[in-house]
Amino acid sequence: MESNVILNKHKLKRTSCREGIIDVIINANEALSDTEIRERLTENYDRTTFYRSFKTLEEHKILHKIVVDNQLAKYELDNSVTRKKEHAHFFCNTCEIVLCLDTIEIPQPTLPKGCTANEIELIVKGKCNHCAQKN
Amino acid sequence: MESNVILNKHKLKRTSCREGIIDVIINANEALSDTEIRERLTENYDRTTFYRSFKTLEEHKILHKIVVDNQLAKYELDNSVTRKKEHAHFFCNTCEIVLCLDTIEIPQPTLPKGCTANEIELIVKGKCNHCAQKN
DNA sequence: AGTGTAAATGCAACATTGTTGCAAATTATA
DNA sequence: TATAATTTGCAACAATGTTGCATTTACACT
Repeated sequence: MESNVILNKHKLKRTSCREGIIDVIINANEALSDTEIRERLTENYDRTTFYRSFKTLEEHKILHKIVVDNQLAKYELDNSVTRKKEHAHFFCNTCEIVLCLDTIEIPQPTLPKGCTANEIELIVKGKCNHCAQKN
Repeated sequence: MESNVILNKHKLKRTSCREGIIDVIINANEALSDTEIRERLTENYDRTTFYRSFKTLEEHKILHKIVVDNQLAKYELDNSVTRKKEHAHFFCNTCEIVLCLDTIEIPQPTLPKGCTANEIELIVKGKCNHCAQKN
């Protein structure tokens, strides 16, 4: 899975900022916030450029947003890109890492009459292994 | 359940801004964003005052934050205040209303070794009854 | 009820974060 | 390599939240 292949597949121009963002996410084994992604980029891009590239990748569903707290969204490659199925996430309140939880079955919701669902977010918040041991 | 009783119980001064915020939430039958709450206040308070009162209520766990999307948090009275149990939420992507879903069983998570959980957020996103009919 | 003290308020100034318009640079296609 | 379309970086702006400080308010104690 390479950034240029992904961009081509979505008919997006291969710019270094876009490739950089995708590469950072591929190389991380955790979901990252936009700030974290920006910090890990090797080149420095203007705020505007970064936001715009980021937005483009989100709009084309290359990035998938997981909201763990207000003001703190983390991103992973979209399920449509990785072919993974819907899964829950674990969020460490201390170090703010986000991990995928493939073990939890996401329940089929019973909704109020007339409501339709197209997405479910299941987020477990607590302390990760590492932070739990610190006390 | 009255705002002044709630404030007294938490040893907080009963200021009109705090009472106003609590009253707005009590009288609403949906979770509200901070902006929505502010709009429904009868008196007009300085931005600063509102933010500070709001923060105080959150810190004392009188308000409970439900994050449905980055930049859009809605609030309801905390479970410790209402004595309701943990429940899922439904978020309408169109009108952005947030409803409680008492019908869904929240699954017991199996976590990676050493991780501990203290909170679970289950958010179902889709279209509410009202917005689904509009098309 | 009147008074003292701690806390809350409102204002001004500031910080942060994201957005828009536009000229210059870069990408992809012929 | 030339061309067209898109992307970039800059400057200016908008929105939102924060801090310090003087004034006002809440409430506990006479």
